[in-house]
Amino acid sequence: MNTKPRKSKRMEAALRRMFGLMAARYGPTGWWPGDSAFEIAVGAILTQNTAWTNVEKAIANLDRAGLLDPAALLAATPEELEAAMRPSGYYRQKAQRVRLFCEYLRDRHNGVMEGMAVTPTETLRAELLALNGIGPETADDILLYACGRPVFVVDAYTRRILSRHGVAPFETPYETLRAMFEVNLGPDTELFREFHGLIVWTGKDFCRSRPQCRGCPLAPLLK
DNA sequence: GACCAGGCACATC
DNA sequence: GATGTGCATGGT
Repeated sequence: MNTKPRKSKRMEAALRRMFGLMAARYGPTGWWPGDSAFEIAVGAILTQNTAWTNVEKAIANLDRAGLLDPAALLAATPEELEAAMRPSGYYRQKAQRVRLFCEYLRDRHNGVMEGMAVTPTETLRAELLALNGIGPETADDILLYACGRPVFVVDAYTRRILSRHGVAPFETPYETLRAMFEVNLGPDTELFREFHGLIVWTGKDFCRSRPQCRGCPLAPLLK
């Protein structure tokens, strides 16, 4: 990865200032919600290109059906999975993707999320990325929030916020942005979790595709 | 009723 | 390598 950014005092200061401004507005977000590592991993797949409110409905359906467990989920029929996941959209794809993830857990990590603990982060990341339906953002959601690894999650809100405030162009490659945060701020799992949570919250309030910059906690960055 | 949402894989050029 | 398209529900 020769595009890996160097550590820079200037960039570190810019990122920490962003964090401070958002934290002062929102306080601790406690992101990601979920009662178990498995629930977080499932949520990471269900939220692909989908509003979180729709994901919540699907997760509630899975919970009611007793399917927030890898073995139980593998025992369910595709129709049961699709019915439960329907509110989150793309439900046929997502039912298949969640099932593939469970098969991977079963075959590679003893069928439980805790089984991943003995595998190095870079190995885990490569394994997740090799699964059909798990791309960089989903893999990093799982690594950071379900596995506690110090990996920074880059999403659409991250790109919008960075580009609108002149920190990095929107089209900067995923790995370059991820390394930019990790090199300058990390490794620090708790900071990465909270930083991404704050980006999501700020993004939802002020940085959707139609910008509503009035009142944005990051407005001072533009001065 | 149009537009949008925290992606990803695949086809085509 | 860049660009386009399908996937699908629910909120604004």
